[in-house]
Amino acid sequence: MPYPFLPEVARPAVTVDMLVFTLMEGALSLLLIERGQPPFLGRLALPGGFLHVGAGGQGGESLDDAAARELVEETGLPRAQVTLGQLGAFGAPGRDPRGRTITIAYFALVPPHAAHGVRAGSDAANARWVPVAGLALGTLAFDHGAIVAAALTRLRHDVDRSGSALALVPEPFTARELREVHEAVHHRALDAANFDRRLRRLIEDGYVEAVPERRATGRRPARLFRAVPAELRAARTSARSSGRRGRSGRPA
Amino acid sequence: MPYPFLPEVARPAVTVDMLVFTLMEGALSLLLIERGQPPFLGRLALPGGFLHVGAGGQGGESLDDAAARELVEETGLPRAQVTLGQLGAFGAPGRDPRGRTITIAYFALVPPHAAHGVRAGSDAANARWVPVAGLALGTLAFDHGAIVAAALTRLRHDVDRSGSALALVPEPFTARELREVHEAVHHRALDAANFDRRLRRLIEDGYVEAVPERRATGRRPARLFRAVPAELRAARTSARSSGRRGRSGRPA
DNA sequence: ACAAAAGTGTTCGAAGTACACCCATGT
DNA sequence: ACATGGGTGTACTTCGAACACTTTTGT
Repeated sequence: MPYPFLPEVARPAVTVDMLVFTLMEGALSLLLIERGQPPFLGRLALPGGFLHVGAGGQGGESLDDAAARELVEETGLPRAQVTLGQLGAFGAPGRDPRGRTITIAYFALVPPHAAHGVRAGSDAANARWVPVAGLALGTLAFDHGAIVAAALTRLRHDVDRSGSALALVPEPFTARELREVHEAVHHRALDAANFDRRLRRLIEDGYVEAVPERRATGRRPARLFRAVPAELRAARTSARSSGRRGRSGRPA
Repeated sequence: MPYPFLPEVARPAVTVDMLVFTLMEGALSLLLIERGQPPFLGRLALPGGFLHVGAGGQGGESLDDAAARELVEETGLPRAQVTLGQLGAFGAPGRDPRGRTITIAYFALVPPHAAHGVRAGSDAANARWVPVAGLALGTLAFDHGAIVAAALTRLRHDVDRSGSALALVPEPFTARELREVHEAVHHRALDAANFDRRLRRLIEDGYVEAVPERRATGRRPARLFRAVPAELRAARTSARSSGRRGRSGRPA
């Protein structure tokens, strides 16, 4: 080997923990498992597992791949249906009484139609969806309460600024359904008329497109929409993102 | 020990890398070191080091503490003068040819008057400030180019949304100085008049307060301002954050 | 006096919020 | 026919951008 070896210092165990969010009956919900062994026996915890490190210090999986693998192991959901993102690293000494661990937390946004397909994974026999409203964060195992709190802050931000809400709706969706995602995440009602205008802006900006069909939903059928994949978005953005900002003309 | 031990799986080495930003002569600059050993001998790299893990798998330092320690070791700057925040974890296999490592990246914002006080640390004999404009990210060691790119995106966002710009100005500052921070981070000129209005809003919102003195700066002396510490902010926020949003009244 | 920088005012458009109201459809 | 939810319009507000303008100082 042409390089010096890495120094022989003590290493922490590294895990990946998953914050799997979905909407269950209109409520923002999180996938939690009930621990079957100590420590924190019987408490709710985030699903997760150890990062796979290749033998001999090489190879293994990336952090993103580890998160995707955990997702599949814990839920059986295909990666393509789920939006993944890194939340951050948590590594205070004492967070795991068994020894020094640091965890990389990932959030996963699961559209509701896919959420019903979760099957309990091998090491998550007691996985269940828990509504985050009324979840007592202090009762979670390890430091998972703090991690969930950070994830909720981030999720609320992302749903507003980026199009994360689109990862939590079924695939054609009505304006009402998308609005209900925002309402669930922020836990407050939004004005339907104003939200429709926001949706129109998403269409102008190329994040969403209308599909011609309508869906019969009780009374008047609702228009249907579909998220535009990021790959296609670049090609269509020209109309609005250029030549719209700035002043158009000013009288003397 | 009442608990089962942690499983005996291979562990990656865990490091903390620092993105130390400041303004040098009006240009957003990053503290980089020139590597003195292979791999990447002679290339520029982020300062950083191994996370300290206590003996016997317990104790040691938190991630935040590790970042603060690295900051002091590499720069000699007191923690109190520097704003620290976690950027995220990077851990692709192959990022370090010596073996599997993951790094937790932290950014540190150093006000310019403190930046001149950096002294080269023991293992960073070749530390230097490098302007980020014109920095060839591809030439950095390891995956540090990607980390810097992520940090710049984050920094630009934080300077706009949160008050991160205040961490990059000297301690009383003029409107011009704060504007120059924004201009350096975004690398484009901003309208002074509009920026002054933004500063007025920061004052109303309690993030900044005026100090009575003025500073002679060539021509007309400029007003001076000071950032309000977060602890004091809560007590004064009432005026604007309540009772200002929402409509005030509407004719029939 | 004059240049340079500090600082104010004005206008336009984008977008958030609150609410009135029309429209289309299944029962 | 009519209740229900889909969808549009309107008024008020905040905020960013562009830029003309006045004020204050050192030389």
